[in-house]
Amino acid sequence: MAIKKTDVATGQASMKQVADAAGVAVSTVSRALANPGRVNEKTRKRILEAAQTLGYTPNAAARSLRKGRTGAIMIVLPGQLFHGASQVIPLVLAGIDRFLAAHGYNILIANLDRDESSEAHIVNLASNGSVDGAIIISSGIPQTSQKSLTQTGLPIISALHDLSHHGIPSVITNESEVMGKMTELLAQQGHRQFFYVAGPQGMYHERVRLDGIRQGIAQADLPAGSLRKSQGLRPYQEGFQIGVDAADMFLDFAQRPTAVMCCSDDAALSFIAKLTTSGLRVPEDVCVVGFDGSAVGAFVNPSLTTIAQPAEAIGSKVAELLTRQLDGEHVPMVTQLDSAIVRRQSA
Amino acid sequence: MAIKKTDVATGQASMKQVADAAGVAVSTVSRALANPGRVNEKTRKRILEAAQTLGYTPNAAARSLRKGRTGAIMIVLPGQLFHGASQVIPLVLAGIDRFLAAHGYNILIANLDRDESSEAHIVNLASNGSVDGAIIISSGIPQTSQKSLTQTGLPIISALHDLSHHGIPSVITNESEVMGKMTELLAQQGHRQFFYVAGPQGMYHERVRLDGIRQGIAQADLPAGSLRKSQGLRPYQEGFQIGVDAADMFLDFAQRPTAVMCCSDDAALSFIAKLTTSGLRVPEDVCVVGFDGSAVGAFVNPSLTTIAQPAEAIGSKVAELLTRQLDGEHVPMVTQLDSAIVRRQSA
DNA sequence: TTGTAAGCGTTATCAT
DNA sequence: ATGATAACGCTTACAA
Repeated sequence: MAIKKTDVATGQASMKQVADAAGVAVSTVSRALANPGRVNEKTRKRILEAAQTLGYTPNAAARSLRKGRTGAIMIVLPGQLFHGASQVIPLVLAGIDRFLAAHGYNILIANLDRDESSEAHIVNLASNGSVDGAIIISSGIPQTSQKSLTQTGLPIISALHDLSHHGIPSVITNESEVMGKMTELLAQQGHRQFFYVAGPQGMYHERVRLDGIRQGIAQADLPAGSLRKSQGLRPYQEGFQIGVDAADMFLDFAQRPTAVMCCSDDAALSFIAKLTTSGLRVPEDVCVVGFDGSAVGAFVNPSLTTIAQPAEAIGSKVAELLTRQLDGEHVPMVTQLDSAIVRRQSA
Repeated sequence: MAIKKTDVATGQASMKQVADAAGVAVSTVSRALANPGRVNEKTRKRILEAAQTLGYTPNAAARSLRKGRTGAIMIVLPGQLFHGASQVIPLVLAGIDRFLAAHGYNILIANLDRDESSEAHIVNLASNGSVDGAIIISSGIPQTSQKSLTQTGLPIISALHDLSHHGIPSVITNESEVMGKMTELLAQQGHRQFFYVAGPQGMYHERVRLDGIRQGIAQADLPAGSLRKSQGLRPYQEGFQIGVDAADMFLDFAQRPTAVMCCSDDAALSFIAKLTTSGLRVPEDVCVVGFDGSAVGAFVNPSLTTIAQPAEAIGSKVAELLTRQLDGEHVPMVTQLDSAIVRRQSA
């Protein structure tokens, strides 16, 4: 007995097979699926049935080869997804995911910093048609010796970092302003000496937040020397260690500041832990403020005063802008959302 | 002046353009790139140069249409990436990412529970050739009315949940055993009444962990009635609220247990916070144990005794098994890694 | 060693 | 309303 083609049909059914089963041409099947109106009701029904019984699913590769679009968005992450207790990146991701899922896009995760070749890999993904657009949650722009991500022509939006000077529309928060407000608030409470537990030196967030603190200090008519800061030798990922190191420095001061502001909740929590171990009381002896608004801050002792970033909103905003850009719309270069002071026990 | 084809060359250069530039046929270009040995050294050089100057990148859609593989792996997540301070899922993801990146795979994130259509979407991704394999970090298997993810024929590995009875090779931990050990340890410290702060009723982790606790209680020659538990009405994502609710229940007991074991560190932290607010001291009055091994547990007051899951190792193991399966190897149905007790101040 | 050509599964254009 | 057919960009026999 001869083996018929249909016998060999292994995995997925193709459009051709549906067409054969329904007794029509492939083009008719394609139309029936895409433009239901432009095909006879009866044949359409027949085709749909055939597709159903064959378990037909349109092949993604063929479709994107033909249409030039994939329906996938690449998310460029700065490194570890994991950030201690500070859930900013995961929350931004959640916001992105919610929006993009609702709009039929898939999410491709691309991680910077994993090794030397990862930047090349990201630029490659952008160039080879794997994705329709990119969201970048990182201060650095991936690049090879050949070209950078921005030169691929791929639509890109930045989350959390202002990359508008690179021509990338960015969704950021008013972190500088809020840091200033926080500083003024502490000054009003009588604090005169401040300590900033710094994140990695020179990074975007560090510049704008320090700016904010300095403005707040000026606003409160205090001398610039009222502010001291830790060294900023570690990346945000090592938040707990940042706090521990800074506490060591803090404890060595002859004249200790009474108000401490930290670059992250992780840093604040470990800073407090170290101070407590050394016999200092928070907030009685020292006030400590975190940054990020981690949920866990409400359940520690003392509970953590912090600055909450609208992380999930940033995510969905960024996703919204990207889809609008993909639809040919013009999007603003800078979109600013509001961070907010959350007052609890630690300050 | 007539417009030559090369003038119109818009975005990406194609293999055809490289071939033209190098004065060879496309097949030669393809070979030069794939089987460098099977082409003349001089032409190969010429082709590489042409590719270089044109900024050529092989089109992903065309390649996967032709080869039937995409190089992408789908990760099916149970819902929110965000889990309070318990970073198990992000860490598993980090492990997966590290391994897959090193092996040239891309990661496609698919989120369950986002709405009714998401399961269909996942099954669809599995059927339409978008991905070569899937890793599922969820107790539920996505399915449509038509078919389930397991019926797509796509290679799948499960992380954290034992789905071997569904024919899915699974990487899990010895959580049952460790819970038993923890219980015995507490009994040795003199505790006679236990309380389990439960996660969502009936879920895999709940069953195996409760089993472990009961075994431990039996092992310590204590009556089964020594164990009480909270109701388990909320998903793991609401860990903090789980702890708060359970604390309310706990505080109402006439005879309060002295040893409390929680389904997550989030639950433990909020449980402790609530008890502390009510004037109870941990560990003097009540011992509390968490689960997950969150980094933040070392920096809270009291620091948290917990059970650390080898989350990142689980991730890379799962990824390794999947790639081996993709390479046609046979993989074990169950792989067990060790969780470990981390003793700190709270118990 | 290189070129020709078929084909992967779609979609879109053009006839019919 | 439907069918033939030509792309989309690549890989891989097979032929030269």
